[in-house]
Amino acid sequence: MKAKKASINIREVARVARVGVATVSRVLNDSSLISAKTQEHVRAVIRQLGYRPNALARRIIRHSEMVCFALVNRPFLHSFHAGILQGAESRARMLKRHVVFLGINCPKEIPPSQIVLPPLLEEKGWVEGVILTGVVYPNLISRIEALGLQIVVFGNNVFTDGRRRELNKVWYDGVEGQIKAAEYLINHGHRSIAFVGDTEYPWFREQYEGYVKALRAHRLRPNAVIRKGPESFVEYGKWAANRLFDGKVVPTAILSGNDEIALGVSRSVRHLGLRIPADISLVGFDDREIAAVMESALTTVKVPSQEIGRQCMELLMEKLREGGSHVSSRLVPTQLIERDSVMWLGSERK
Amino acid sequence: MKAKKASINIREVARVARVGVATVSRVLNDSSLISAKTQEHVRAVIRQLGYRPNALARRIIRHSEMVCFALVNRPFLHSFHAGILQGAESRARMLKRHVVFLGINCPKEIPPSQIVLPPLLEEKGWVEGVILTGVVYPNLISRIEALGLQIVVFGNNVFTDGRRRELNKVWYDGVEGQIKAAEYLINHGHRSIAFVGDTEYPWFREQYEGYVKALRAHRLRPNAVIRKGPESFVEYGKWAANRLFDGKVVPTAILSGNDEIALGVSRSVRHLGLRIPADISLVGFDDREIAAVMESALTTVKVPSQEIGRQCMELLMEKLREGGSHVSSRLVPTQLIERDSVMWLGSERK
DNA sequence: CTGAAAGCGCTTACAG
DNA sequence: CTGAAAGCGCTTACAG
Repeated sequence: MKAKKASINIREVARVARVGVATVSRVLNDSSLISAKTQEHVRAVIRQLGYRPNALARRIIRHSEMVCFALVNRPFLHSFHAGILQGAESRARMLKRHVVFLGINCPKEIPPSQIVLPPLLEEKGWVEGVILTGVVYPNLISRIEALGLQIVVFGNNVFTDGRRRELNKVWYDGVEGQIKAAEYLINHGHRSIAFVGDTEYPWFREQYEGYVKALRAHRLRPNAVIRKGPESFVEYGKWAANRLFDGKVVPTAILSGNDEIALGVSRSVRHLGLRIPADISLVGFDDREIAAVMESALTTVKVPSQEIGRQCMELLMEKLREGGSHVSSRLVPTQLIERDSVMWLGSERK
Repeated sequence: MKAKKASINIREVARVARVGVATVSRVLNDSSLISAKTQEHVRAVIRQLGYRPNALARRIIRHSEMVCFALVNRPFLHSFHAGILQGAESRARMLKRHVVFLGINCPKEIPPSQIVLPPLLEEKGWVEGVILTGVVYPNLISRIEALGLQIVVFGNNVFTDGRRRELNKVWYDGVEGQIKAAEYLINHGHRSIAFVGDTEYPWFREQYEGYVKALRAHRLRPNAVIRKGPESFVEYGKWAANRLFDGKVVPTAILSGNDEIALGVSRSVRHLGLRIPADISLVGFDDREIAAVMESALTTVKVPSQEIGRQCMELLMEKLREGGSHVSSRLVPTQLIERDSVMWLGSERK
């Protein structure tokens, strides 16, 4: 009487149910070519035996049903990327897929062939495709592509090296987002509008471009701090605001590359004895958690992180289905969230 | 000349290398019983063919090497749990494991047998064990246990129903953490210390317990707002602070159940024209991102989320190894982070 | 040290 | 609608 606890497999179920293993398999896979009666009977036996099919054995033959969500070159999973991850996972669940979370470090300079990938990607069969977020350089993309994996990137996180690669991407339009914010300020009567954000980062570069466009269109003079500054965004904001107030032209409103920078700006502003929005208006970007709870709740341009995650997963599934002959991209709209940090200065409204 | 692109498998490698498949397999698994020469030769062929072993086929026979990280009953992956996830993933990588991220919804009332789990858990072979975080009720734990999966919970996230279950858990001591914070205030000369946090939540209940203990030990009078209030933590903090200032005894310092509540408190405080820490001292809990960037940088009790994640993964691996005969728990220490929100009131120092 | 063969637990033509 | 058999791509005693 050995404790032959050994796992109950499909053969065992077939034996007890007095059917072939093929029949059991068909029940498992909801095959149409099976009689209701047998189906019911087999199901009963499965329940009785507490049989659980082995996921991996099945996946050798079918798809793995797994997708890798990679956070690249980022020491922390901050709320923005956490939102993307969660969006991806929720959509994956609807599509009967699973999400493996992976942190990858891969410096910019390493040539693709020398990149050592985690076994999850190196081995075949684990995942069907990869979603790339974080700080992604072309070398990593090349390396993963060589593995024959489908890739979808969060487009705004890709640092291109000039020649833009053709990629499946989900992205938001930072140019348009910042135009929207600038127009909003202009419509509120502001004429002296500054922008703050280190344009080394591609997302701030885009925003800066939108900012300049909007101001030029209204014949206003750009006045921006876009140089390299302190590492931390909050510190960058403080630093940049101080530079702005040291300058000749003091703005009535400041556009910030993200909400954390805006927080830093607000610190400096208050430190100078000024109030938001009474003395100076402030607009953020991203709509992170911090925006809604700032002292004067921050008006900001929302980038819907969960929606980006959902779209990434959908696009990846689409590419997997069609074999990925051509690339496509999906644009996720940004949205201006009006809160309390912008002052109405009268003047014309369009 | 068909595009027989079909995947190159181990048999193909063996054929080209003129060895048996067993030999190739041994090379793949770094077996010791193989000559250096054959090994090298086989490796060359593998490279030449671009062969990638199929992860799933291998895992039928060995372990799956996957672990599920579940966020239970939580609509958002906030930074705290994101920290746990990331800690778990980083340790998993060291231990050559992979982390599948899963969102689970499972209301408190459903009896275990009626809980419908995602296929990832329902099927056998996917994951070796599960890490449970979020808002976890006993019904879910029973259900997953019945599947024969090893479980490690983030202990502070488990809502017990009185009779405490025996669980593998990683936890921090909220009682001790809040004692530490209270003692700190007392050592700074504070005598009228309030606590704020809805004790419906187990973590706030523990903290409240510690708070009361510390004050009693010094013959001080507790003065707490622990009732149900607004849903949002920030709003709860505002609301609670207002109640405190409406009361007979106005405290000189306030302990908050978490940093967001502390933020709310600081809002109300300022709104009343008081300053932190000049007029009132404030201490938070958790040390979330917001703490460091608050107007007067928040002194708080740090709960190291990444470390919790790492410990969860380690404990799970340990249980998997030993077969999990008995349960164990790991305590992660909290740490008081001194910043600028507490005023020194003179008086005795121990 | 190496190879032929059995086996892991499943799915899927194929033939009824 | 159903079953026996071949096959998915690997690992691992077993026998040299």
